[in-house]
Amino acid sequence: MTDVKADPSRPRNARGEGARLSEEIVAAATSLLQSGSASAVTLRAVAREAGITAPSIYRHYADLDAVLRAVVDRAFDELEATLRAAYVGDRATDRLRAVCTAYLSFAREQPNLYRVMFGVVWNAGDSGPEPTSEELDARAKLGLRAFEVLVTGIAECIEEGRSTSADPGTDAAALWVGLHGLSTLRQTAPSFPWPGGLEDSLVDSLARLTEPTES
Amino acid sequence: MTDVKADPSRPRNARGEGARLSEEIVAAATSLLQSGSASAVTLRAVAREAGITAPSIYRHYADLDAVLRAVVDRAFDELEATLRAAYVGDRATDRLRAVCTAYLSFAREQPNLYRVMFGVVWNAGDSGPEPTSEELDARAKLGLRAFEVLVTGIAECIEEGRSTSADPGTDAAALWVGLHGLSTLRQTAPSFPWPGGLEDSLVDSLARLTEPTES
DNA sequence: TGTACATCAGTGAACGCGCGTTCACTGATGTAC
DNA sequence: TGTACATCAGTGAACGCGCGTTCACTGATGTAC
Repeated sequence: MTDVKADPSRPRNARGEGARLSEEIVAAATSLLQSGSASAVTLRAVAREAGITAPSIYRHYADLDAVLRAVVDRAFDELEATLRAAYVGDRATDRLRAVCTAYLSFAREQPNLYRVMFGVVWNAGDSGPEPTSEELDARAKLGLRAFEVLVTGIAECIEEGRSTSADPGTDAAALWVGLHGLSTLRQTAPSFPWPGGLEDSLVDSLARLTEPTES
Repeated sequence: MTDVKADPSRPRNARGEGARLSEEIVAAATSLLQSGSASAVTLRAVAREAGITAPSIYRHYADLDAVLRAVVDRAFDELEATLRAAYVGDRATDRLRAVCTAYLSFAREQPNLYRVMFGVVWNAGDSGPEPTSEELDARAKLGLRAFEVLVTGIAECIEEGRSTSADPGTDAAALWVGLHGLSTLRQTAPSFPWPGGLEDSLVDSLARLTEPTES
């Protein structure tokens, strides 16, 4: 490869629609993340994937880190939407279990994206000069919104008398920890002899459900 | 920096002791991992840290990936030794809780090292041509040896009538998942309002302990 | 005991590569008159 | 309705950098005779 060339067939965006490329850049980065590892996501690779030249990215993002932040923000929105969409069922336990299954599926189907979402310290930026408190709040809020679905799920199980939890907040945190741990550890150690039923067992324990899975 | 220079004060190893540098290289890479992020660990950076020139590494390891594998292998040995050393106490529940605390401390005190240990898929090499089945077995065994401590811990709690677990293997896996999830999620989201007592709550739930923490 | 030689541990210069980033530019499109 | 001009979206060439990796080498140390 001599140098980065733009895709000649790509039409330039019209005057007011330059912002469209912003989304194409995020989509390209997300796509790279879905089909390769995080280290494959370079500024030039994103540009290649989007069919533009590398400097074009600077019109839309300050640097690669800003692109990745946009990718993660978007992914958290998607995760939250996925969890909310899965929160259906007559019984509260069914709804909670469906949410947990949806969480695990999200992580399993997009392992590298999931890794990046949780692979950086949300608080203090690893690179970059200093995170403003606004950035901190934004990132923390994204995680919290998805987390709230679990809190609601457990609270409704308690209401229906299906959970012995005395503290939905603490147990939802424990459940989140369990789902996150299972997602990442399964990806890291696929050859581990994972016991069947671990997923149900984990959810039932952590949400303190009293109803058996099949009833 | 013009180019990589060796530390002139470093004495060369004597004839039969060339293998000593192998360990110094692993130690240097581990040290970098303890004080910086994984991306800071390059072949040249390891050489600088060890006070040698970059090509010297090739006398001992095929490439950076081989160095990192040695780092991870060593870290798993250390983790297992740490867990076994922590397995003390009169009551089985005390021993199990001590092991869990030791696990969490290990991860918290060396977050980047822990990340690398669990940050790669153990099974199929991300990079590299093909992992031999021997390599697969070696890596899987390392994880399993540490895992066995948890299995023993739960089994002994059952023996003493302090756990209602009917399947130590499954529940030990769940416990491992919980410890791993708590370790990584806490590191990722330090600003999350982590409930007090989450650690005890998690261990008690997953190991199905019947005895309260304070008694 | 001395000496030639092989081996061993590590050096230093050099290479090509992909990277992030800069800079001046091009050419299409909307707008003012 | 036409035309000059400003703006906007994106290009292409170029830069310096740290990287992994190669190669021929150096100089100390052990060994054979």
